Amino acid sequence: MRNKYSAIYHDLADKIIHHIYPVGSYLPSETQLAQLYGTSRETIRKALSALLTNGFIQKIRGKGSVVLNLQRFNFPVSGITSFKELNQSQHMNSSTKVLCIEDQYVPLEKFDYQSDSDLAATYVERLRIVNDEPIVLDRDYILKDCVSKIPYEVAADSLYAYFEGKLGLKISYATKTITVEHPTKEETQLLALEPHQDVVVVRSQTYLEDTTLFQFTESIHRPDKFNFVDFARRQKIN
Amino acid sequence: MRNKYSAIYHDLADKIIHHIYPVGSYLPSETQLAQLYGTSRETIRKALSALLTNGFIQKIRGKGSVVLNLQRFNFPVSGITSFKELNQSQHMNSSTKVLCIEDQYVPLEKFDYQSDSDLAATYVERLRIVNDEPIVLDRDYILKDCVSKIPYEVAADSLYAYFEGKLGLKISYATKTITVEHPTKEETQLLALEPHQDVVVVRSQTYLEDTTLFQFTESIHRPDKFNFVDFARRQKIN
DNA sequence: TAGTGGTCTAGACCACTCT
DNA sequence: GAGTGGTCTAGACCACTAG
Repeated sequence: MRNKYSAIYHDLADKIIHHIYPVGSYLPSETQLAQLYGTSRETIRKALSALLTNGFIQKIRGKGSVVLNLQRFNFPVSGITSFKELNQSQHMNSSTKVLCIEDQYVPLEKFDYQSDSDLAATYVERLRIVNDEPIVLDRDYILKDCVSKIPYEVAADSLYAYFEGKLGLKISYATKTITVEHPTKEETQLLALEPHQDVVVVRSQTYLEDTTLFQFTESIHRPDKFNFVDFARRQKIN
Repeated sequence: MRNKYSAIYHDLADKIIHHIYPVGSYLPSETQLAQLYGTSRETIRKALSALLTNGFIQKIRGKGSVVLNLQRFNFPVSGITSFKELNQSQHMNSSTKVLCIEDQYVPLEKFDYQSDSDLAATYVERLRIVNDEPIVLDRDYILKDCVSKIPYEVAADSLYAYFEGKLGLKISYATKTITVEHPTKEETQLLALEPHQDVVVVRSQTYLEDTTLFQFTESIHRPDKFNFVDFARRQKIN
């Protein structure tokens, strides 16, 4: 909350969530907001820009900023979010079972990644359980160059909270692919799949703020439980 | 190209694509770029901000802007893009077969959409064929309120080009969900699926710049050909 | 015509990185 | 200490929407 514009962003987002600015209504104009918050118009515009990309509002030239009806998108599913964060924001009755922590090299061919040398990593395999049903099998490869050792308790809780909170790593961006594949026998058993049922595989590479490659992740989802929600803007930069 | 910052964005993006600014190198500093382009620093920052969100660069405080290695992401798969645009940017050997154009009401329950009244629409069903294989079955419901009639030739070419180019509609944002489902018999046949093979279903609702709901779309993908690629930034607004 | 958002400017101070 | 990006300001002009 140290920046003015992020403070304003949160204030406006709160007021939208609590319907102080109802869906379909217009926010005060940018000049009015600038007066309200005692700041310049460009700073207001930064806050509004963040609200725009997060789907809270739509700006209409000559008219104003309309509040959108997107309660469903209060949680950022399409971005980078950890299971723990998702769990908390959705109040799911879920748990995590750590199946394995050990040193392994990253299976580069799986991730279609070109590298001259092997990448040493800590391999963490975890099963996500929601309402007593196994839903997702997560396989993380955290590169030794960035994190040398991972305590068991951390894997059972949240890797991201540990990396960002304790280690001060700044996770910045990721590439992600979603495909449908035939499961291995192990996956079939762990996820309690029916025979010949396929799985949804989400593979991602995560990078730090300084562009260091940091982590490979493979998430195996039960197809009947998989649901990816996205909010996208059509940005044609003319 | 009328804005300064979008002109600068395109110039820089071109130079990155053609390796005039090679991967891993630093762009000139913001003040240098401001001098180079004869503009103010804030304008440069807008251009760099667009490069950032599109995955061209990573900004590092105190150091500069690094060029990223994301050739794969030159096309915006995670945003809103039409099949025609994708086809052109990827030079695929593909075609479209129009199966049906007729008036229908939107099947609201399919899209989990609440509405008091029925929504009249033009229903367009099209099969996308790549290398002689059926890959995707697209079902579009274009609301009559926005577009009253759709010529056959348009459906065979590109709906988006028609809406934006001819009709001047401004497509702005969309919500999207991805799930895995059992296909109907019709879908099994059209997509030449094996028995018991599931399909990937992408359902979206598209909105115009003035927040008018405009279109519902259902895309049925062959699971073995489905590949969703995404670039995401972790944005924690503190 | 008045009000709105979109763009742009020329400054300023700060926190950070590197040498 | 010099250079970098991050934030912020107080103006300005424009294109668009409305009554």
